[in-house]
Amino acid sequence: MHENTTLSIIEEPICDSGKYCEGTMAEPSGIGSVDKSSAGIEVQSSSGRPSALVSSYCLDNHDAKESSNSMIVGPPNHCHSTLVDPNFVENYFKNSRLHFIGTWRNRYRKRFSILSNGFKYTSSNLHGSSRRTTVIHVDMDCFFVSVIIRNHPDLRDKPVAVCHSDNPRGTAEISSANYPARDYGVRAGIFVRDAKALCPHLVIFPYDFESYEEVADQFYNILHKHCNKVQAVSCDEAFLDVTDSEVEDPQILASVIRKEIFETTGCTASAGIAGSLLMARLATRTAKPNGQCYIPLEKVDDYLHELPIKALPGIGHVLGEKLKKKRVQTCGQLRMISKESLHKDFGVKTGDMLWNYSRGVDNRLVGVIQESKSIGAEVNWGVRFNDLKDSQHFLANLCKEVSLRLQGCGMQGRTFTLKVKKRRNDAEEPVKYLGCGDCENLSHSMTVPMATDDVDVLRRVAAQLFGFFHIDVKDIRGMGLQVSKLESADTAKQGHERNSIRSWLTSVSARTKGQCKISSPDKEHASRDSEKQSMDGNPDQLCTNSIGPSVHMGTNPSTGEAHLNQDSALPPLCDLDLGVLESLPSEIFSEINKMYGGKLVNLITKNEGRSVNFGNSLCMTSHERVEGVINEEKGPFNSHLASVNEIPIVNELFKLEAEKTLDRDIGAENLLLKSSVKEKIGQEEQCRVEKVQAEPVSGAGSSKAVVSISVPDKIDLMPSSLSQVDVSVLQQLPEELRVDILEVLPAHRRPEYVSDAALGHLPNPRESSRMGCTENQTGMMDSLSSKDLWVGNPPLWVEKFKVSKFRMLNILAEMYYRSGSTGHLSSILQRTISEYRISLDSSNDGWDDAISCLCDLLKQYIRLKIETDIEEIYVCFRLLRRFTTKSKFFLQVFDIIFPHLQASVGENYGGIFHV
DNA sequence: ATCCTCCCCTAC
DNA sequence: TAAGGTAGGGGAGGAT
Ligand SMILES: Nc1ccn([C@H]2C[C@H](O)[C@@H](COP(=O)(O)OP(=O)(O)OP(=O)(O)O)O2)c(=O)n1
Ligand SMILES: [Mg+2]
Ligand SMILES: [Mg+2]
Repeated sequence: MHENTTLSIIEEPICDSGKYCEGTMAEPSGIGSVDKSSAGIEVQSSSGRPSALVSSYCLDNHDAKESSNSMIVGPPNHCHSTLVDPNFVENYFKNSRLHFIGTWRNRYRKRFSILSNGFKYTSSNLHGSSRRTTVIHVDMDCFFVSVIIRNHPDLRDKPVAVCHSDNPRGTAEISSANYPARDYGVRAGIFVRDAKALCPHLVIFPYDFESYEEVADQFYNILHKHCNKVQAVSCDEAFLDVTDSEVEDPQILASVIRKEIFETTGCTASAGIAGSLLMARLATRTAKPNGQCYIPLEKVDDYLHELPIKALPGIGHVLGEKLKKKRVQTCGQLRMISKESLHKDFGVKTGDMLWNYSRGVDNRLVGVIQESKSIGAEVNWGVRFNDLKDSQHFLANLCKEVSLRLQGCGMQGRTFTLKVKKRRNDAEEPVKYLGCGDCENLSHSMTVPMATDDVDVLRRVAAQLFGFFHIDVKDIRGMGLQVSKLESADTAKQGHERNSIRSWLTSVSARTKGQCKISSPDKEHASRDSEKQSMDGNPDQLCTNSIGPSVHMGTNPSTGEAHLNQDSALPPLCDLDLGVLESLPSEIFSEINKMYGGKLVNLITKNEGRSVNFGNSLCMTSHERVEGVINEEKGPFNSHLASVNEIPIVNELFKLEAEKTLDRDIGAENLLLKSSVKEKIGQEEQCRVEKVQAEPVSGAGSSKAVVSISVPDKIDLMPSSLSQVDVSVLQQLPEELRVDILEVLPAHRRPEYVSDAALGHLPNPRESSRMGCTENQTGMMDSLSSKDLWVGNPPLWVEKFKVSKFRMLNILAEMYYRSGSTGHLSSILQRTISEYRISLDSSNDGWDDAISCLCDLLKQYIRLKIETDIEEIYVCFRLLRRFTTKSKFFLQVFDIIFPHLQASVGENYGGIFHV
């Protein structure tokens, strides 16, 4: 296999079957003298040894001189475990090679993010171009070893490996072995003692992570220089899409790149060239070490036929064994199995992957690194606890680590997963020193409503999750914390500023800011059609999808069919944004519809369930909007427009409220939200509800009249600040109502921005009576601060804003709006709002009634949702807390959840407990 | 059909 | 002594 040392440019692609390799390039000065022919033979001959992985040496745990003593004292000595080092987590990660290669990707992201400008996915095939893609895969040879023996030319032909320990009886793992060492059977992952047994002269070097990082940077600098479509795989490995390269012959390009890598880094690399990621990677395997290999399309079948399936990327030990049991060892044999059968045995995706790969089919495209979907840290070595304190300490440090990583990536997350490795009942002390041995892997996860990267939050959540396990800490052999449902911290902040109730209440001095943001040029560009999108609070979808037939960078080999026919040039149906479609001018719509063979009409009518007027694009009301955008990536751009739509509603409500005081004859029906707010938004799509302060409320005869429809220039859509609205209207309110509002707004809690001067300060005669400020009556309440209600620190406004009824209505309205006018929460809110308004209308104090009504509804709702939708319940509770005192609130909460605490002590206990 | 949770598998 | 991490894909099974 490896008789490929000649380094001349030979363009002969593949020899006959069995020997496809080629080290075909101009000799990179100096090297190339590695004797590979003997290597190949050696590999064969040494493979008959007993497996090095199955250790039969039993003395190993007590080989140290003092071991007999330590054995008496307790468990085998753990002088490097978590029990000993209070900074274990930190120190551990400093020395872990797997941590190094595992976190490299994120470092690369930071360092090279600028370079990936412009290119997201490879574009070949997308425009019907019949040009075949060409992919080069480059991988450094025995990377860690190469880097270190650059300065030891004498060792180049000697067996060398990188490992923490040189102890011939140790269980440290080999990280990388050079090719002479591999001839002895030394591989990455085996214990040193086994490596030494296989090859007593094996030279061991310690790690030098800094140098690996340096060389990796040089490596990628070179790749980026020669190709603008680089897909990073790892610190020593990448794919290049060279379909459109200036260099005609990809083999020449590969050799140029390899030469430059060698000259720059002093380390050799190998390359595979083929028509797909799969074949290029396989070619690299053949080419190694220090060679390159081209597999043209017509040789793919032959190449694969005899190839052991274990060599396919994606087939590891488990799949390999499963297939072996079915007497499938080669790709040729794998091809004999029907797709249906593969689906049945391995699932659809995995089955497709097997089917495709065995035929050399791989339609993944070269693409940039994706945005990360999760961030986490785990430790499964050296983890030993004696008591709860130990584990808590460790967990706290783990949280710190994860928090720092989140912050390092500028990310925040909502879902937290705690993983625990639990020693199996029958498992003794692991063979590997301080290893985790044979473990059960357990995990619990929890989703909180607000994305966070805050250590304290993480610690609280993690502590909660830890409680779910009910595990004896002495059995714990490893722990990990993972965070998913990530949002960019910037976006999260923006969301905080513009999107949430919270922001809405805190956005005080946003007058100038608000207008600037809206008038940003890209928004103007997005124009009318995007405005509807903004109702979803997700205008970004428009951008994402309108880029064109964006194909997500494939890590999914099983989507193997597309890309060749015409459909492939179009985004899949499910990725289409219905909102956009419906907003299109009818001619364009029908044009696109034709491209999709008429399926669009079905799609839309199905989702809409109502007649749709494609012609004027004004057909969607907000509650009918379809959540039909499958691509729900948040992206950094969304939320700009979200608040545009909140504001009119708020104003609307506000006006209704104001009117009510002017015109007591307005019936309850008229005060319901449904007709006015939603329909207006739907029908008058590009029009807007004008800022309330621009419209003298006193001039309003009816709610219709208050709302002036203006030209659809959205630039000044946004009222500059809600507080302004409040104040200006408040000032025009009848004294009676203003007193009523201010009464429930204790002076010290009044929003700072509502200055007494502006409102004309009114004394607060019955400050505590209505809101019932009789807290702290039970000891239980004392132990719970308002902070406990929040996953993070309570937002400022919790402290400074004591809600008024009037505010409450606005909040309810916003909630209602947010709930999308569908589902149970929405109907609860709607009823609450209307009943509250009715009760106000009948001009007695309907407050308590409204509250108890809401509580009843909440109880029903919670019973309905408690198993599944903790977040919505969380929202309900927060809502509830807005307009009751602390003590009443807790009583209600207990009342609501106690039946559930008793009834379901199962998995969801944690969820509701957290709420 | 689609989502979610709790896993397992894979690659470097 | 040694530093068995990280992250994505995906499947099973349950809920909706
Ligand atoms: N089980 C493993 C696998 C890899 N690595 C590290 C050391 C390797 O040098 C580096 C790159 O991994 P490769 O799979 O590319 O292996 P090498 O580069 O060492 O050898 P090859 O020539 O086969 O690419 O990752 C490791 O520490 N442990
Ligand atoms: Mg390598
Ligand atoms: Mg590699």
